[in-house]
Amino acid sequence: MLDTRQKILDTAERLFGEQGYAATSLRQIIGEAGVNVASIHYHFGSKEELLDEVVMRKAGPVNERRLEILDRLEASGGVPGVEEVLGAFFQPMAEAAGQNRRFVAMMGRLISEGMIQGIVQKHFATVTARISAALQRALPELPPEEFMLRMHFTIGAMAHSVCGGMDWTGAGGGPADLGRRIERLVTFAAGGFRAPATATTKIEEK
Amino acid sequence: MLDTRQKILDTAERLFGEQGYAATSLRQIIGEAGVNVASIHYHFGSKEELLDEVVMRKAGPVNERRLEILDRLEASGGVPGVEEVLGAFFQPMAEAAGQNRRFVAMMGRLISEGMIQGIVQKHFATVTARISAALQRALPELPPEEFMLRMHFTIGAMAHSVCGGMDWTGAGGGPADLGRRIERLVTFAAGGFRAPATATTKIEEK
DNA sequence: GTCTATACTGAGATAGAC
DNA sequence: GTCTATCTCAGTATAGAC
Repeated sequence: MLDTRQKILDTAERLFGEQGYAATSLRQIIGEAGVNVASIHYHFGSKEELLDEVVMRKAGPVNERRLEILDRLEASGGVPGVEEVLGAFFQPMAEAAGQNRRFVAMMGRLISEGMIQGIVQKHFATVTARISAALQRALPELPPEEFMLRMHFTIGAMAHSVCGGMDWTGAGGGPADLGRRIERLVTFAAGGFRAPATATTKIEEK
Repeated sequence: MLDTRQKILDTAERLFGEQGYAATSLRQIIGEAGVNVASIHYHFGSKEELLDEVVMRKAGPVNERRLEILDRLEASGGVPGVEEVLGAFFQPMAEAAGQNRRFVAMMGRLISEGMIQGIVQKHFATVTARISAALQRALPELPPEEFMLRMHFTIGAMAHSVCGGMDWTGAGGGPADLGRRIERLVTFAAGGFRAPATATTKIEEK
């Protein structure tokens, strides 16, 4: 059946999002999808290649949307602001979260698990390059090294808040407002990017 | 030998930091430590309990140092600023990173892997409560819900930047300047915490 | 009290029958 | 294309040697 592939992809997406990649066994996937053990290896080759397909099936449209928004921002003349550029990156994720929570949660989990390096380098290259360039134009005074560091912080904040992450405060926002959380992240990250770069504070003494 | 325990703990700390918790097998640990398979279960009970001991052995002093700095800040009169409170949390980590990179890298990895929830709730409760309270005093205008969200972002940024994380820009700072990266995180997070809370920007149209 | 040998279950992967 | 059987290696449990 052609359904087999789809059933595997759908089930894997759900389980990876709920439990993470490492914690989800192929046997659980095939069990809930109602297919045979070997069919995953027949259709995808390995657990990691299955992950690759699961990610790509949904990430493609999100990345296209990101480029679209960036195009529009840059076409409208002038240099897009920090919030606008960050929004071009995160807003499509928030929209995707509205339609399909599971996928966004899965992406956050996977980034946290470090299971995505290869996939990202393969398919996200265009988007990340465009976003980085636009952000640096919006923040011309920020040294490139500091810029990259802050980009790193931002991705970490996203990955951690989008998946369950550790419930630091014991109260953290419920799963319902995932899209809203991503919007708030834009505000937070923009504030972080605007912080003065040179102030390497000595905190020790008051 | 009493050495067995120590050898297991040291080897586990190193391997968990280098490869992550899930990717490190007990058989690899016992192999490199030169002890028997069952000795881990004899001394620790399970892989997860071994992790718990590895973390606690080093996190205890770091947490004490955090409370010490907080005490000093609050004793010196006046309300400590955002950078000072964040510094009280992150500076001891940076110091620990200077003495023992592996431990800090391991903590970041574990938070990212979501392997630490239980451990944190057990042993970090005092520190997290104190830090949260101090930060909210420094930011009286920030709604508690927004505050918690931003705390979440900050932890994510830390976890992601402290371990290898995903190399977003293709250049990200090398492992050598771990302590410095943590210092920069204070600046970034402080900027994020100070961002206006209400501005839920609509990014869509310009 | 410590450590060793060994066995059990379940994981991902593969070869080959149908 | 699909399924069965099987391989290797993981984490875990236990019986017993020193």
